Parts: sequence; C-alpha cells; structure tokens
Amino acid sequence: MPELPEIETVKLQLQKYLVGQEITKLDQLHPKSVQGEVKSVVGKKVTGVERKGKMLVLDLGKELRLAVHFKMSGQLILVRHNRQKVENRVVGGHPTEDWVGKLPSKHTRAIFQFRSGDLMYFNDQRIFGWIKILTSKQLADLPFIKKLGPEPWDITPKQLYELMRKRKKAIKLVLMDQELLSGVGNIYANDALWEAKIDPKTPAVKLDEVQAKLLHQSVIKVLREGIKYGGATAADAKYMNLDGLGGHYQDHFRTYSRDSQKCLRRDGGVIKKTTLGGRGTYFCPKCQK
DNA sequence: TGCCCCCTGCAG
DNA sequence: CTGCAGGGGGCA
Repeated sequence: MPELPEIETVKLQLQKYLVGQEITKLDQLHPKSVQGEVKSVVGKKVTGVERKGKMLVLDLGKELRLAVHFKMSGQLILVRHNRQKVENRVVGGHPTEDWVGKLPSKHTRAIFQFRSGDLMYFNDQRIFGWIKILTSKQLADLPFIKKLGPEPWDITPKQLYELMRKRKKAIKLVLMDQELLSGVGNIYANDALWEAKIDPKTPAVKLDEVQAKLLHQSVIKVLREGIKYGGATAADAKYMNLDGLGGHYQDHFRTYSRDSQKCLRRDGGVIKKTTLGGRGTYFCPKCQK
C-alpha cells in the first residue's frame, strides 16, 4: 500500500519520537512478521531512521539494523505513555472511537516496548509486510537492497530518458519497477502520468526526451505533494501514520480511484479504469496519449 | 517480460 | 461467490 510519501511521513515521525529511545522488549505475534534474532534488539537504542525506497530502516547503534517493509497493509503506530485520549478521529471518512487506545488489534503482528513506556505496534492485515533484524552488512547484502534503483529526484531527466529508451514495457510499469526507480507505486505512477499527459500503457521506448523531462517533473511533483499532505489514506484506511492518523493526498488524487469521474482538466474526458501488469490503472483517454 | 503467489477482508 | 486492494518475489 504505502509508497514513498507514506513511508517518508512515518520516517519523519520516527526521527522525531523514536531516536534516543531504548527498546526493552519486542513481542512477535506472528511468525512471518518478524525475522531474525528478536533478543538482539533488547537494550538497544534507536540511533537513526532512514528510508530506502518504500522500506524503513531503524539504526540500532553502529551495527544492528531493523528493516521494516509495509508492503500492502503495514502500519507502525506509536502509543506514547503520556498520550491524551483522542476522540472522534476520522478514519476512512468516518468518525471513530479512539482505536489507537485499543491496540493491540487482531492485525497487530509485533509490539515494541520502550524504556519510556511508549509502545509501538506493527499492524499488518495481509501479513505481506516484515520486520527484519540484521547487521548493517546483512542489510546491504539483501538482494532487494542491492537491486534498488535511484529515487526520482536523484537522477536527471536525461537519465530517466536513457532508462526509458531501453525498455519496451509500458511506461507505468517502468515507473513502478523498483530496480529502475525506487519509491513510486501504483497511486503516484497513475497520477504522475496524468500530470505528464502520457497514456500509462505507452511503451517506454516510444517516449521522447521532452516527454521524459515532463514525466520526471511530474513524478517529483506528485511525490512531493504526497509528502506535503502526509500520504494517502483511501476509504479502507489501511495507511496510517505513526499517530494512527490518515493522510490527505487522497483529496488531491488526479486519477487514482477516480474511475468514471470527470477529468480534472475539464476537457470533457472521463477517467477510465483498466488493468496493466495486474494492477488497477486509471487515466483520462482524452488528454493522456 | 508476464504470470502466479504470498495473505486477509471487503464490495459487488 | 468472484474480484480486487497502495508490494514484491519466484518462476517460466
């Protein structure tokens, strides 16, 4: 579920609230959710938090790392020991009770306890996500990490063009291929292509340098906007930030989940939904050629 | 490069 | 009941 902007939002919160905190316990509630030597994190302090594409990395001193991937439905929720009760929070468009105060839930897969009394819950409905405990070297050696491509703002438009002109597959799949470009997922790929007025199924090799430059700008634009609005929380409310609150980018979706609605360009087009690479794909047939 | 799979849960 | 969900790995 979460893409770069959602993970970035959580990263910034972790840096603010978790750095310096000592882990006193890690409960593994589901065997698939935590991999590695659980005991080795006890007594360690969080010394830093990084993001690599859609993955989070908590530094536990110089050598130990705690890598977290949310995949489709992961969440990290921090419940501070001195927190105030929160009421009528809006989750998925509906006011709810204080669900954060009722954690753990049936989807809680791991619980961190800190010396301060703070508790951090790793929730993951679908159990695709994971927490890996490993050394910094083991982390660097993960095939997934070794193959991870650059983030969009770390390459030039020209480099994006060079990367595109060698691929015959649909441009949307190129944008989402983490080995070519990291951080872009289904929501932001759809919206970036709308910004650039490019049909998602166009073979990447068919786009020219001008389109590549525009697409580069568009990808960065929607990612930055996603970060600005604290990520996207769709109606199912699976993405939540560290406070258990949703983001707001969904109020600014260009195409994602907007099928059969009017194109925001008011060009008379209607957003159409198709499938590409097995993923829902949204675009305006009128302005995206 | 294209499929199927990993899982749970929800809408249609 | 089927299909679908913001991700990625493994297989042909």
